[in-house]
Amino acid sequence: MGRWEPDTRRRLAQAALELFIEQGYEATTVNQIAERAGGLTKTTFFRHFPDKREVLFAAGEQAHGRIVADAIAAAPDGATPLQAVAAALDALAAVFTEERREFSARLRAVILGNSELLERAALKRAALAEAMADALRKRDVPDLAASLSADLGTRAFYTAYDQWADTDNHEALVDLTRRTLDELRATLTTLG
Amino acid sequence: MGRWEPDTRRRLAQAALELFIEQGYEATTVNQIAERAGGLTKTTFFRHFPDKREVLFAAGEQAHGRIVADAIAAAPDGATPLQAVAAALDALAAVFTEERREFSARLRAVILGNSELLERAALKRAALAEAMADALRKRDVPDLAASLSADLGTRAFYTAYDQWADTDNHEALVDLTRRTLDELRATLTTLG
DNA sequence: GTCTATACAATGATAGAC
DNA sequence: GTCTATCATTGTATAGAC
Repeated sequence: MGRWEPDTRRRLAQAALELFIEQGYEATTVNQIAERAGGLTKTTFFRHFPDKREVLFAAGEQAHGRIVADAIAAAPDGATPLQAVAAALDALAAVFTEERREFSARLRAVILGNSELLERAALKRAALAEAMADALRKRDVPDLAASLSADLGTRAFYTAYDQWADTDNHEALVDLTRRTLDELRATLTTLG
Repeated sequence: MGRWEPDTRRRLAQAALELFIEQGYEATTVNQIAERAGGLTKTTFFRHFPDKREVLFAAGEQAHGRIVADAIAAAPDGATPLQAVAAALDALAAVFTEERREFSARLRAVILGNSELLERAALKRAALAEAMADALRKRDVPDLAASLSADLGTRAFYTAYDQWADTDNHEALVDLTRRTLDELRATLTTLG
């Protein structure tokens, strides 16, 4: 892995987001992205990203699955499933600092405007839930309880994320996710 | 809508599934599908299906979102959110009769073997949950409770569906979904 | 008015050179 | 690691056939 690979990757991701905002996702070709990233070609683009969509999701994003899995594994032995999930959401939300909010908002707007991107987003979301459920099962949480806790945590995270990225309040994502998770937990008893 | 349209559509869907099983999804071209469906060309294929993936999901499938939305709207006034969801799952599961089990199993195997198809499946699943949540909100169920009930119902349905399509027991899907939903409800109190 | 053929653009794979 | 070049396939647009 050469010294400049990360920079090329970053330039490609930035050029892509710019062009998607200016022209729309579909109207932008991979060649245009590569060109704007510094006279590159689509060959180079596809060396860094497996497909055109992934440039948006891999952008600032580490392996979110790893983050939640590690946090759940590191939760104290006596922690309940939802306490382990809460630790996972704390770790994940910590990635999205205030300085990334503007970027996240723009990214989200692009994704919401294109059905192909919504599809990829749905898969990422399912993968996040699956990572949480797997980590919980490794703590000997029964199958259904693990899946359900993971669904709850995923719902809490994205509900909070949408508010965080969409509004002008500056509340930290960590606080939003915690409050949302608490609200969801309270809601559990009202479902009948 | 011409008299023969449904038959062309059905032949295309059947040819597609056959070829995907024989050769794999990626190794099969749209032209091959059209050819096997009776000397057609890809133009005709794309008249019936918006893209190559959709031929698998639109196949036997009506609008599942409509089914669950109607069932939830038709639930009695006093029904709790989870009772309304239970009615939705009954209606949806009724579509999958025993004679469709073999077909569903083959379909599922093809989908599990390809990441593009998994992506589409994730979107369909999210759309189903969203349809349930929307229908619940129209019954004045609060936002978070509606989303959560829908997540629970979706989890119940797919957990049951996977068992139904994957095993040799002949239990009806309706019974499997009901039992799974009950188990999930019982699990709620164990999450901490 | 439904269906089909031809032409075309863009994604993504592959092979070879620097 | 990047570039050129070529290729197959998906998916669209347009115009025509039954």
